[in-house]
Amino acid sequence: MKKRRVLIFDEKGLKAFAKHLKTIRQKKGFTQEELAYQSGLSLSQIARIETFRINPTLSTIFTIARTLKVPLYELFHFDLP
Amino acid sequence: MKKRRVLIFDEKGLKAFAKHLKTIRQKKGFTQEELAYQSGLSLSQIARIETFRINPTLSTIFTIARTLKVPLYELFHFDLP
DNA sequence: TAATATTATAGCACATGTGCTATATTAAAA
DNA sequence: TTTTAATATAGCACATGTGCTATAATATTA
Repeated sequence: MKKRRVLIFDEKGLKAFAKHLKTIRQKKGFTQEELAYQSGLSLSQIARIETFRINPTLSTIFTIARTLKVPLYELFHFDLP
Repeated sequence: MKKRRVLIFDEKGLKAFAKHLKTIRQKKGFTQEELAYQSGLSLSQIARIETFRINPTLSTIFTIARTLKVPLYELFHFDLP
């Protein structure tokens, strides 16, 4: 009987992050499409992040932060459940 | 001729994050092993992150932050190159 | 309303993150 | 030094992130 490997998918943390990101993106006046285009990321990826259906990598988030011109400490300034 | 898909690997950003994380871990008095054990992550994963050989996911970082009891905005309080 | 813009879903292929295990390298202590 | 603790590296299997393309659903505006 083999032990099943389980990867982390932090639903609550990702959801909190998603909401915060969406708020900031809108405050900065970006549509998902504009953010995608200017960052070089795909639109589907932006949407997947904001609907917390995936667990994005740091590089992806760094790229978004640069495009939105928001410092990381602000992008991560929300309460982790 | 098919266009080659290239994923992002933000070497400089990941390196800056890695250094900052290592500093905080040590300041909190954790060895990699302790951090791995208490967080439930694998030791190899902790090492790979600190040597910026991988591009970790948000869930992994959230788990580390909780274990170290460090707020996200502090874990991400460094300058993104 | 209808037309348009924006956001959300879906499926495929490929790249890679992660756990696991083992070993090697480096640092610290005796 | 030698021993021991701490980090780093390696390879495999499996899960999943990402780009791409297309379509659906929802919100906004005319």
